[in-house]
Parts: sequence; C-alpha cells; structure tokens
Amino acid sequence: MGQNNPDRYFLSENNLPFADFLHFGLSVDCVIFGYHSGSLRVLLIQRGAEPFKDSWAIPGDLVYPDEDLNNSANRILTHLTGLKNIYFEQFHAFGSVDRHPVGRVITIGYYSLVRSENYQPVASMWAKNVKWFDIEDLPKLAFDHSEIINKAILNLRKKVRTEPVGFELLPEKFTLLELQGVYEALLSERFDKPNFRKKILSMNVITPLNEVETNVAHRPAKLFNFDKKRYDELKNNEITFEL
Amino acid sequence: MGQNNPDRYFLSENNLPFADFLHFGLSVDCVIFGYHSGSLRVLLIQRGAEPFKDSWAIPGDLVYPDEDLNNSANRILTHLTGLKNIYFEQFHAFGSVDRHPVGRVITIGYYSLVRSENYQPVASMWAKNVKWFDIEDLPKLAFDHSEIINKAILNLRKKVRTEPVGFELLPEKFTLLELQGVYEALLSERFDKPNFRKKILSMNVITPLNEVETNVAHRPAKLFNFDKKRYDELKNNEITFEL
DNA sequence: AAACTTATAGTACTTTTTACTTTAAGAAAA
DNA sequence: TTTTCTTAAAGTAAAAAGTACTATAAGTTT
Repeated sequence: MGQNNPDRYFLSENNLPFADFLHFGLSVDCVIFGYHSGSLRVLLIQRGAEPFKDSWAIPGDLVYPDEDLNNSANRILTHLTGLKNIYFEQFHAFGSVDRHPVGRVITIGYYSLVRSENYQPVASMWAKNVKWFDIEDLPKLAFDHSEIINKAILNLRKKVRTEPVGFELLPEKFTLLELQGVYEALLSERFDKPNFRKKILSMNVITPLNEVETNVAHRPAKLFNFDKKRYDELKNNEITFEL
Repeated sequence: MGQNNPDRYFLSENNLPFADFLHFGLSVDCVIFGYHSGSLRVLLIQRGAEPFKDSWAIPGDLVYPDEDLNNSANRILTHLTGLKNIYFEQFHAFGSVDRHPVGRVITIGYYSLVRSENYQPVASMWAKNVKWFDIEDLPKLAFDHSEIINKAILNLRKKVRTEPVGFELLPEKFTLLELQGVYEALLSERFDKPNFRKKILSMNVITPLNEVETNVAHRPAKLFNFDKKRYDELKNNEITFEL
C-alpha cells in the first residue's frame, strides 16, 4: 500500500492520472440538539435500508459532487425538519479506515440547535422513524455515530461558554428561568437564580419586553428576547458566556 | 445533478453500486506553528510541482486508502520535520467545490505546535524550499491555504484559553518570562509581569527546577517545567487558562 | 565597587463572585 | 374578599479574584 514508500502519494511526485486518487466517499452527518423541560435531546432516525437497517442513527447523507459541505448540511436539515435557517456548525471530520462497512467513506460532522417545540419531524422513505432521545439515554447507534454524538456534545459545551448559542434552543420570547434551564442542561451544572439573573442582565444582550408569561399558577415572569444587534456591537469588548 | 431530486443520493434509496459514490479526493494539510523571540510563525513549503508550482503552501498530502486521518497528519509532520510525537489537532474540514483545480478534493485541516529551536526543516523533492513565516507577514498562498491558516489561528487562540497548549511551543525548561512571551504572542495581548507570575504559579501546573538560565547579562531567571501529571489531576476542578 | 538590568516578593485598592435574605406580585383556595 | 401559596425580582454583606503598582534581591557589566 505504499507504506514503504512514503512519497508515493505526494501530489508533486506521482505520475498517475489524478483521477486515480479520487476513491473516497464523502458524507455529512448532523447531530440535531433540542431542549425540552430541563433536558437536552438529539433527533435520531431509524434507518430504512442496509447497512445497519433498523438501527438508530443520526441523519446524514452523501455529499453531491457539486455541493459545498455547508450546503449539504443545510439540505439534510431542511429535508428532515422542514425548517430553514437552522443554526448549525461543523465540528469534526471522522475518517477511520473501517468506519463504513461498504467502502472508505469520510464523514463531516455537524451539530445543529433547534427550537424543538416548533415542529414535529416526520418519518420518510429513507427514515422509517424519527424520534427525540434524551442525551443521557441513547440507544445503540449505527456506524460510529455514538462517537460522533459524544464529540458533538463536548464541542457544544465548549462553544456555549464563548458564544450565545443557548438562545438558539429557546423560542423568540423566553423567561429568565427558562434561559437558566437551558444553560443548566447544556453545562449540567446548577446556578443560583438571583446571581444568574444579575449576570445575564449585566451582559446587556437580552431586552425585556412589555409582556409576561401566561397560564401559570403563580406570579408570571417577564418575557425577554435576545438582542443580536446589541451582541454584535459588544462582542469585541470581550463578552464571554462563562456562567 | 439531482438538485431537483433531493433524495437521489440518500444511501437508503439509490440502486447504484456503492462504488459510484467514491469520487472524492481526500487530503490532509498541516498548519505548523512555532514561536521565536516574541512572535508566532508558521512553516511553509514552496511547491515543486503543478498545480501552483513555486507557490508557497502549507505542507499536506493525499491520504492513503488504508490510512486514518490522524496517521496521515502524523506522517506528514514526521516526514517534513523529522520529529516524532509532535502535538497536533484536527480543526476543520475544507470542501468547497472549486477549491482544487484538478478535481473535487476535500482537505482536513490540522494545526501543530513545535519547539522550533529543535530542528531545521529541510527542503526535499516535493518541497523545493521550506521556511518559517511570521503570521503577520505571510506570502500569497496556493489553493485556499490562506483561509486554512486564518481558521487555524482562530482555533488555536480559542484552544489556548482552555488547555495548556502554550507549553508545546517552549523547550522542556523555560523561564516565566519566556512563558509570558508565548502567551502574549498567542493572544496578542500584553500582561503585567508580577501578576502573570502570580496567576501561573497559583495554577500549580509548573514546577520550579534547581536551575537558572545561563549566558544572560543580568540576574538569571529560575527555570521551570510543565507538570503534565499535575495538570491531569487538576483539570477536573475547572482549571482554565484565561489570562 | 558602582551602576545597571531583570527577577521576585509584596501591598493596597478595585472589581467580581458567591451565598444569602427580603420584598413583591400574581393565582388559587377558603 | 381574605388567606395561603408559589415564584419573580431586588438587595446585601462577605469573600475571592484581579489590577496596578512599589520595593527589594541577585546577578552582570563597566
């Protein structure tokens, strides 16, 4: 396999037609995170075909020959959820030699954050079943998808400390306690309520609305929304989301 | 191209032989960082063959069909520098449709940190020239390599705040002022000397040696080394490298 | 031996964090 | 209508951490 001749594949030396090197498959897989009543969930599909027929897996697909990676991720997300402009982020490439039983397929891992109350994902031809799973209670997964999810969680937990991604999991209008719940789920850490409020408000990136929550059996909390414009103005003055 | 039929490539539906999907090239490119007297540098090669013959580029190669991504990065680094066990990290996959003039080639970007005083990289058949460049003063680069370097720098700057990667750029034994220099170069920020010392020492991850620097025209500073064992013990108690 | 340079220790002040207590506001039950 | 309950929201005091310095020590060079 050329291991004894380390230069064999160097672009500058080989004399083979370039097409001889185009022997890899390429796919994109998306770890879709949602938040519901205190816990973090991922959206899984049950595969309708071999390999790993009937196994649970994260949604993904082969990349089109004329499609950029981000477009591919976007296509998969829209196709599965019906939602456009979902927040997503590439986080790692997985390319073990034996990760795919049928050939050498590299997959680019993306994670995505959705407001899970917005829609109900539906099964389709290529996914006989679609379901939310709590991240603490995942089934056995196809391919190396468990590894992919674990890496996605680690990446998300780092990201959440430096960028305001937590808001992507909440509806437009939210209470401070809901926001606290999201951060507690993301970081699996409890916060003191008055201090959380103080800290978040001091960042000046959420604005209070003239509305309160309804249908609650106690004093209703004020609703807020995330002020992206204000965030963009402030982010150079070293805003961080360390809580 | 199947754009009107979004399911065309879904693994579960197509009836084509799987080999028909294996039409991508795969490479690994390494952004090698070094530190020298106050500034951060990257190691570039001058290409000896088309495409982009004579252009400066970051070192990289096609991945072997039977080689994992990390092994590929390691091979490239060892081949170029002669050093083993260099620190490296995968940071992003680049897969624009037109990023490679000869075909659809996805590249996995790695960055690496080396103690640059340890060796002198040498030119070879596939690289007619090898040279360190200050990151503030880079030449025009082949392919999308400028974009790759920029992304690598952003990633490294984030990494350095949560993990003790700064030590990878220094020799085994170093003074506190040298360490401060590395962090100042990495974060492009100046620190107060007494406070930097206080902060680093309070982390308990460097140990003082019974040695001082030599050949300096003033009071010699004490030498320290990084205590990886101690770091591993402490890192669960939320150590961060915010300076 | 004096002058100079840099290491290292120390200190006083400010800001932030942490762990609480108190008060307010609405809903539901009596 | 009044009482009780629950949670929102504001306030406070002590501790910790960060900041901006000053002072002293330990070597080299002249």
